[in-house]
Amino acid sequence: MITSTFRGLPGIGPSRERELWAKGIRSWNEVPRSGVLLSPRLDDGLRRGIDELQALFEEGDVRGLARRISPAEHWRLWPWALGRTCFLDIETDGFTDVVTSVAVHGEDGPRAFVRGVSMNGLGEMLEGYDVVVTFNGASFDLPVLRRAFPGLPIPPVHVDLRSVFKRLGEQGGLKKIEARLGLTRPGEVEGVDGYEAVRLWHRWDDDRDLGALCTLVEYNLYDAIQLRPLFDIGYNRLVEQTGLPIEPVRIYERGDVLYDVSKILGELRSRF
DNA sequence: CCAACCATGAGAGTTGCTGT
DNA sequence: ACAGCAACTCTCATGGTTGG
Repeated sequence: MITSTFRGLPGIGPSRERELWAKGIRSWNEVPRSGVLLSPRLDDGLRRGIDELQALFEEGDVRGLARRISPAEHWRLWPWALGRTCFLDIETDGFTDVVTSVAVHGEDGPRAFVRGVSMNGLGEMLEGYDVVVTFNGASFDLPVLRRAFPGLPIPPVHVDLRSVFKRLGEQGGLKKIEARLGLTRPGEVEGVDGYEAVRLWHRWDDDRDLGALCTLVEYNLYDAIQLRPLFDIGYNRLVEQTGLPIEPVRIYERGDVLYDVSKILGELRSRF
């Protein structure tokens, strides 16, 4: 949790942070107001720093807190910022910046935004979040979205699960990592990948193949939905690896959204 | 108080990898 | 094909500790 974070305060790196935890200081409010902890100078910067962090925390200022924490540690905002966090994945037509489908999964369930069908409302939905979680979004999804939709209110705090899992020693793409973690997908979208998504889009765009469009959207939705349990698992493992003195989170189960997905696909079909 | 040494942090440049 | 970033490595600066 974010309140156990001391790394990034003046003079505090990974090892001094661990030192604080080892001394029994597990969160900001456990820092004694007086007495020598690390050294007079470091303690001074530490006490000043946590006063500011604590104030932002109490205001629920996710953005302000993120600005004060190194981006590599933004994962620690989980699960405190759960209600302010969305999971996002996009599909494109291949090698250009044409975005064919965007799936966003947030507190109110998943939604799909389809090119030429239902792209309106993406900005309004994203505006409701402070944190966006992706897989490789730093290199792909977010830059493409920025170019395709200038001015789109993409949440300012970004957690890229690709780097989370790389840090945990898990190489490979999203599908490979899902398989290793035992996360499965329903049969109709199993085996679909980004390249297949390109072909599905053309079957719809060129031949009005509605089944292909539905498969594409369903695939896109599951990409976004799976990011949630993936983040839970990655978070728990990072907590363990870094020795953060906090409890693991419960792994999200997608049972609750199965109905949402079939409802979205039903609405999509009913438009044609 | 000082000098020497050590651990840590910060910055710069390089490499490897994944998305559709 | 290629953007973009973290990890890695290297170097330099900072600050703490130790022993006198």
